[in-house]
Amino acid sequence: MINITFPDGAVRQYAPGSSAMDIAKSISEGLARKVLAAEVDGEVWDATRPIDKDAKLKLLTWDDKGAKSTFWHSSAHLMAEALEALYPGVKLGIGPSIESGFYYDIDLGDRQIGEEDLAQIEAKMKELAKTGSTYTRKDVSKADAIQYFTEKQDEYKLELIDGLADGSITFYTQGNFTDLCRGPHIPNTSPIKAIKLTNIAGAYWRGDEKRKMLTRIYGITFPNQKELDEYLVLIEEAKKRDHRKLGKELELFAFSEKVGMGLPLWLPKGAMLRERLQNFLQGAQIERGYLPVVTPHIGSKQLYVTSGHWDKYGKDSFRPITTPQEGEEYMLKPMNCPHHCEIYKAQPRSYKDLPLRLAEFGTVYRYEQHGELHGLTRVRGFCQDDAHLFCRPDQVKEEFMKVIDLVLHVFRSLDFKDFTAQVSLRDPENPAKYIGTDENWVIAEQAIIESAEEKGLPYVIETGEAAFYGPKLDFMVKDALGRKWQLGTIQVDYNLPERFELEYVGSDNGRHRPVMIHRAPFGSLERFIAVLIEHCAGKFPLWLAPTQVKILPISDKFMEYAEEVNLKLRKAGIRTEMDDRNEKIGRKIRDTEMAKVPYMLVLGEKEAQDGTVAVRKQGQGDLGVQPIADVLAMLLEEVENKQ
RNA sequence: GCCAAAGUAGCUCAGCUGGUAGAGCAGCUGAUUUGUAAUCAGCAGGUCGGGGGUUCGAGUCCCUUCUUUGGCUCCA
Repeated sequence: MINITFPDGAVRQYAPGSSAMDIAKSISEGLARKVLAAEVDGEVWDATRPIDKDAKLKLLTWDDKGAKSTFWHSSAHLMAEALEALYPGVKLGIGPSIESGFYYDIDLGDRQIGEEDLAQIEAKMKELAKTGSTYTRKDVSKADAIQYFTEKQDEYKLELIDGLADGSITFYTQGNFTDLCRGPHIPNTSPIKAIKLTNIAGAYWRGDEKRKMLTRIYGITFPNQKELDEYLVLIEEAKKRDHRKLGKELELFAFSEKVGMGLPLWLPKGAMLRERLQNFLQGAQIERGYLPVVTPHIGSKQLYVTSGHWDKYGKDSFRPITTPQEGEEYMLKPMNCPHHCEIYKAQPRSYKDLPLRLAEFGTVYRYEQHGELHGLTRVRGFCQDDAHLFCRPDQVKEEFMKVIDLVLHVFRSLDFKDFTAQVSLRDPENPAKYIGTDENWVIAEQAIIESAEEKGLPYVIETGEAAFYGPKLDFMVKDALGRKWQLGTIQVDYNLPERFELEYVGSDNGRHRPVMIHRAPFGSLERFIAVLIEHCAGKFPLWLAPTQVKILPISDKFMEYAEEVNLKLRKAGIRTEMDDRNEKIGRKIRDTEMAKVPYMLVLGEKEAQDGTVAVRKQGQGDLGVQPIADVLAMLLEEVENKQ
């Protein structure tokens, strides 16, 4: 007998070779019907796979993450079966589950399919799912695996098998479909009841742009139609938060074909919002000993040859501009660091001057690939809330930790709770990608990991994601549709000080090289605001709202009083607008609600007589009549507390 | 850059197999003077993304180009 330990600590004995499904059945038939997979000693297994030795077991049902990914992975196989049935000869790449759903990469040869074909594939999937075919696992030798896919003429699978060790290869079969697959899978196809193929896209084989582009079909499935419907509603709701839609509706920013793609135009409301964020961070930075600097939008090409950026990114930059007479070459600045290095060099520096923290809201221009542009999150001209900290090697860690504190202060102030920290290290396999000495890389990577640890940041390590000049710590946030974007970033750089020959005089009267830390808590104002808009669905906190209060006179008889209230608020620094249209109050309220203005003050005969205002809060309705002074105090307090 | 799709009034969208471009909202004008999510009427508004072609005739069919969207690749 083997001992099976359940999550609650209970231990029960079963015959060796019992599967999780057998065990579930021994507990209750109802439970067994819901089991999709099992976690055996921390690893997700097929519920039907025999367990031979003592193990910890957790039965996974739809609500478990591991069950969902198994369910979706099995759905990918089901889709592949449908595709083979509909398009004989189709070749298959890979078909994993993803955060929400699954995809399969396929090569259709000369055939082309489009969105209109998805319904047919869905129908086929449903038909196949109903048969309730079991997913069966089979160990295969490498030779047999190669033979199977050679006969099937699927070069993609053969390439995958090529990278696998003999003895570790498994096939899974359901119905007429067999796939090279590590598993696990759900017991059979029947729980897959609701199916939606969401989109179709191209994807390079193995993510390599030099290789063939396959057709990727994305989909999502659920055990019942209701959950699918709910999911689709959720997606629709998320689309309403899209910053591109809200940016237009709330008159924050615009794009123009004539100005050029990826070059945002900030409308007055957006510009003021941006300015407030900038002032907020500026204030926090001044408190923390940062010094403002200003540098031009262009710099001579030589500056970037010195920095190494020309070599690395020259080909992928906007081309240099030249002076008409002398032919001198200048670049639109793609980053601010080289300019800041020259500011450092403008004066002799002592160890007593360090750390020197030079900050600039600097606009930079980068050539981003056409297809990569995306609203405000990926643009060609953007403003970095940049600063470069020049410090002694022994100050790196402390400065790094202070920056983490600043980033967290910014995130907290804007109620960003859902972020992940990502530590990007170099790829040890590919040292040629990076510049700088091995020793410095080790020191810098160590400093970052230690800082993250000591600050208690939950972080993930991404090997090979470092910048070419140094490792970094990025703060990643998701947009409304779940796409991940990098906002705040902190990067250690031992390289630029070297290239620019930056020095300071130490207490020993000798010359030493400072270390540089690049950092931007927002990342860029454009991207930050994009995420902020989606985060709050356009309902900005009072201190950021473009219009904080809208004054709504019931009719133009009360215009005089409305003007008086308006003036009072404005004098106190509240951003107001007045709706003096000849409209009914219901209409004015509706329009103001939809414009997401935080507060409305309704003014009529009663209010004019008593010197009061009827307060209405966006999304919350009528708050009742109050004296102006009270309302003003309430508003000012809310602004002060950044709520 | 690559794969796929879309582009009709300021916005949201209709326009069947080719036969002179349409609605709602927004805008303007007028009436209405209004009490917590849309008052009524009238007017104006478009080289149907740009260019080329097929046709007696193109928003509709074909080619090309630009932009946008969803992905892929890239991201100092």
